[in-house]
Amino acid sequence: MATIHDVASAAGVSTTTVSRVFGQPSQVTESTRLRVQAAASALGYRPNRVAALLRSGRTGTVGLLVPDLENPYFAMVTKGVQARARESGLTTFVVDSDEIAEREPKFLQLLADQTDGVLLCSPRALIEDAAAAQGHNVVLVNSTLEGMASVSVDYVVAMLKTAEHLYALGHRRVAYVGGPQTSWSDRMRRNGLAAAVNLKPDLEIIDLGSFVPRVTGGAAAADLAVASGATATIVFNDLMAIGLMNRLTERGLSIPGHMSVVGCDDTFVAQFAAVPLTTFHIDISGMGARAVDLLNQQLTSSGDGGLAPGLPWPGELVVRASTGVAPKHA
Amino acid sequence: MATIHDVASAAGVSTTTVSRVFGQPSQVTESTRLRVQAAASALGYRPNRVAALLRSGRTGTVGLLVPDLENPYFAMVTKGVQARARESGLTTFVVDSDEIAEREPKFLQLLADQTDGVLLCSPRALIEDAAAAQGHNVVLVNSTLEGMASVSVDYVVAMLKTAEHLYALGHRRVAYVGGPQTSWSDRMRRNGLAAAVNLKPDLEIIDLGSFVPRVTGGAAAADLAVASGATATIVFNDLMAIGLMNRLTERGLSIPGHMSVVGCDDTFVAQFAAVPLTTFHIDISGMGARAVDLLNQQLTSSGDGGLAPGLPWPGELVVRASTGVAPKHA
DNA sequence: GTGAAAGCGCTAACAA
DNA sequence: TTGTTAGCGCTTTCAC
Repeated sequence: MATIHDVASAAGVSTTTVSRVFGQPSQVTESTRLRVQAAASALGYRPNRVAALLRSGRTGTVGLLVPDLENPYFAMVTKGVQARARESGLTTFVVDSDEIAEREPKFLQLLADQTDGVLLCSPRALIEDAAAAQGHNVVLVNSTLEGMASVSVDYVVAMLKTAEHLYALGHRRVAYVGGPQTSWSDRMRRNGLAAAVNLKPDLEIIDLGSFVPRVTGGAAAADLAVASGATATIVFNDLMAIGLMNRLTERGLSIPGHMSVVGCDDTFVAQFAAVPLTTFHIDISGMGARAVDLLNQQLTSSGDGGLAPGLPWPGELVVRASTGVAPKHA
Repeated sequence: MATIHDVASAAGVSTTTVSRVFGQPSQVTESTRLRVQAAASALGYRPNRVAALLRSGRTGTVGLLVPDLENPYFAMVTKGVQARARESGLTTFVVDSDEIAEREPKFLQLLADQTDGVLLCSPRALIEDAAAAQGHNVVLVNSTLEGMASVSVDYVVAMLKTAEHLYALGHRRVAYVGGPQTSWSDRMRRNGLAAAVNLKPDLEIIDLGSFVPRVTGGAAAADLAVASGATATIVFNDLMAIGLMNRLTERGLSIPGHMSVVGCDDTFVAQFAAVPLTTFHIDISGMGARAVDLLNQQLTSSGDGGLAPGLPWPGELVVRASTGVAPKHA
């Protein structure tokens, strides 16, 4: 591999000039620039990123910590982060905690040590504990913490909209299948449901508890939902909603005839479920991209805080076949 | 951040010794090691990876190019790669081509320039063209090319097993819904089906053509499958199989009553489809891990070729509810 | 607008 | 076993 020296001597200039041609082209005369560029491409020169980084003290990477890449939600976040980071010349280092909260602090530490900043997505561990983030650039995705940059959806509003929709269909007894107990977004959803009950006193929310945020978790909750006497069930995410619907179908119950079901996030699975799922749509990869922007801002503004809190990331309820009018006999 | 010099002077040793304590601890006396470690932790010292890499001429990263992270298959490959790479002290840089073949050479080039080696997973572009890989460490996943290391499933056997299963159920007219035209694994599947016909001359395979390897692609193929008069359909992957099944259900056809359906890969969606899907199971993340091992081997053996070709990555047919006895009237 | 000089933090020879 | 000596390839002052 040709180095900056080879190019410099081939073009008859100093290494500094070559460096500038690639870094601040505006500071170099057009004629010299062209000469250097010609020499560079003739030699197949490509700047050595590592050397540049050593000098500038940065790593050129951002870390992304997600609970589970197999979950389409996090896959989309990753796509969004990855694409935007690449545009900014940053490399994304993804780490997947396999939904094991205990791993998070360790992984966060690891990432923080090796990157310029990390995006912490839907942490399952209590982030307050994460002293790992000490003095590091961290942006939260789907979570918030005083004094830390974040992008997140307003799940309170999401649940209000959802509850409103079900109420309009005549549902009065609605079950909620929760996600990870320590999840910020689950807490917000619960707050939203509580707010909905405040607004409509004859609405009743039956909390079925916390379940694993995968298909199996939803399946596990299905029978509880039926037993609760609810005519509609709101589920933490689409994957779980699908598990729940499958189990209901297995028991010979129809959707939405016997039970209306609502998911959350509108991952691709929602659209293509056996019964297309009503769910709260989010531009997930856009949110990932936004998180990178926030991090970049933080990196650029040399840590003097002062981040605009930012509006909640938008979303909207998408009504599909899985929700319908409440059965009379309920 | 403390540097190696700070630690060295604090511990009263040379920087080399400090370096060795972290790199080759065995070459340092226990007493000095302890002293250095104490000084290091007291100062909160952590080795600067970038500097180490500059010196050793490596980047400490591996690139992974996949067609679509949203596809659970590639998400699993990524998980496997990522986990094993981390174990080897390597950072994984994932790039997603969004199933756009034209992007692959560019991305491959980009990755090759910034990493120690790249894992090229299920390339959609013709890899022969990929001069980008010139002189670079590349390991193919789900594809093969003369003289290049690779891990791949024997899809010929996979299709033979699948065809055998359907044949035993009485199916004689079987449709095949293909994936990307330029995909190696699609070519292998077709070869396997041809081989199956050779073995059972009264078996007929109807090639329905190539479809987008997503849920929508399968849905698009469903009506063709029905029109073909086939009693069973083999689909390129699970996602597409689900799309196909959904469309069949929508048309009031039962699975497997009217049509048996087989997917491929056994991603998590197969198990949880409305009708659990018969599919060819692969330890996908294990395959990703194996690819990293091969790459590591290549990096270590300083490029003197001589890679053991390796056995095909194993897999097995998992029979679930989506396949059944062929209808009599066929 | 351009160049000379001085390292960024670390590790790989080579010596002792 | 430990230390000394040279850089890895680049960018960044600071001159000119």
